[in-house]
Amino acid sequence: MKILIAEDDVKLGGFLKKLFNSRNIEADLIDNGKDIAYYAQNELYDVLILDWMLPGTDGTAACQSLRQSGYQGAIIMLTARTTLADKITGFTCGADDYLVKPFEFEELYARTIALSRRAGSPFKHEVFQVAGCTFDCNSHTIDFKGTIIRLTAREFQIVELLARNHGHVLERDLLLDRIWGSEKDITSNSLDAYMRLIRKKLEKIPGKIFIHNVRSVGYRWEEEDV
Amino acid sequence: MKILIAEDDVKLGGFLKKLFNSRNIEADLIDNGKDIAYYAQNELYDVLILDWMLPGTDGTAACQSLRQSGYQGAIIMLTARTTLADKITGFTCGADDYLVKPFEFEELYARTIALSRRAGSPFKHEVFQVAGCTFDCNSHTIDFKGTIIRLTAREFQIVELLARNHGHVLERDLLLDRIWGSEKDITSNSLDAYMRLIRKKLEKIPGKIFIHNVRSVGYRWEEEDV
DNA sequence: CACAAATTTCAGGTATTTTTCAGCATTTTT
DNA sequence: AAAAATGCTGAAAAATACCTGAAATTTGTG
Repeated sequence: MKILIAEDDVKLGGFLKKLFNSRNIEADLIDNGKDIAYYAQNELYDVLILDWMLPGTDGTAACQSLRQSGYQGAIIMLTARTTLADKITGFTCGADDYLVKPFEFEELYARTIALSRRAGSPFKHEVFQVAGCTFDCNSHTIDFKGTIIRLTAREFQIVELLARNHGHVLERDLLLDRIWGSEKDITSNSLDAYMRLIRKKLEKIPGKIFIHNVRSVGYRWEEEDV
Repeated sequence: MKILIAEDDVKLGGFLKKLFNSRNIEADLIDNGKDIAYYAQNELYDVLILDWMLPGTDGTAACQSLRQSGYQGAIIMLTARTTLADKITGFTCGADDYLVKPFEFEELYARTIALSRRAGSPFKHEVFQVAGCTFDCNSHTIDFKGTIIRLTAREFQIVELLARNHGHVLERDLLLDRIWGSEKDITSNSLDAYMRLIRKKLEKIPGKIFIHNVRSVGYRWEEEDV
């Protein structure tokens, strides 16, 4: 996991960086507002921690312009401002969370973790569970009671999306769009082909069916006995 | 958007519900912890707002058990506890945000919005209820007290139109037009054929008749004992 | 560059859903 | 009472969506 800290108080910044590092979180530190966009676009951060007041461009302005340019990562706003109006401003400029100084590091850490979990960043080294299956996003494997299934990148992408929304039908178009993106023009049949590949691998787990089709709608992940 | 508020202070709960409603957010209100799981599993909420201290099961325990059972919706924890240890506990039991009482509604509202935006799952949870039936527009199923009826796309289209206008007779022409559109030229008998198919499936629910015909006018959805 | 693996397309098959058809039952009109 | 209109029914035909195996293409790697 990697974060960006934009804080002009060098002492506080260094202190935060050190503490995050000690918890195995990489942290880049910058001391002004104008570099935020550059960093955010070139590195994939799980969370941006922005101080409200920064030389160059302040945190709120940076946050707003990032959002306008389509940035979707998680953002926590850090500030001494306590009034309600300020908090509202913080949220409306696109922040996901707002923490008032002085704060304790543990709370910032807890909020950072909570947010990165929720925001689902592309580099999330994570393991999650759905019903009896353990999904490892690093190794692209599913573990069902000791039976390990190795999936390719694409296969895992599809399975992950389905499993994270288990119990709900995901429409064909939604899947196509989420997996391949809107610009790339892919045959709808590719999805069928992948379902075939995935189902075949899942047969390694006998007596269970995971992928269900709802005709003319889409697919749903659900562990069901055959 | 729909939320669930679990708050045993009836006055505060009612107050919050009213305020959320005034911003076009539907809110269900419960005053104890043991019903949370039931509600959360049967209705699809965008955000759960849980008080820490609740009769039955408290908020943290409810939160934890929800997460363990795979619940993925957004959760905000509400509490008077201000110590760091309490906050950490709040986050580690699976909450996405933690707000200390007393708070201002605007901040809760801002955090609710920010969180629902972030948590926003890809599926649209289109579920509605008429009389005893729960209609799931994604999976094309009707749930009557645990009895599940699977309908095809066309069948569901017809049933949905009738059920959403339950108690009113929908004219043949209106149904034909709304289901098949004006351009497609379909035999009026197709509607009869579908009524047959739908009624046959609805027989799975014994002792009830849902679809009534009004001769020379149209059809009406109404739950009636046989 | 060659090789293997992963991704995507293709062409056909199968299953389900949608629609039509032809006949029967019931109600309304003549 | 006969004829006409309306709705119900079961089965068959048509259309659609999905599944499948193999081939073609792309990507990654030494």
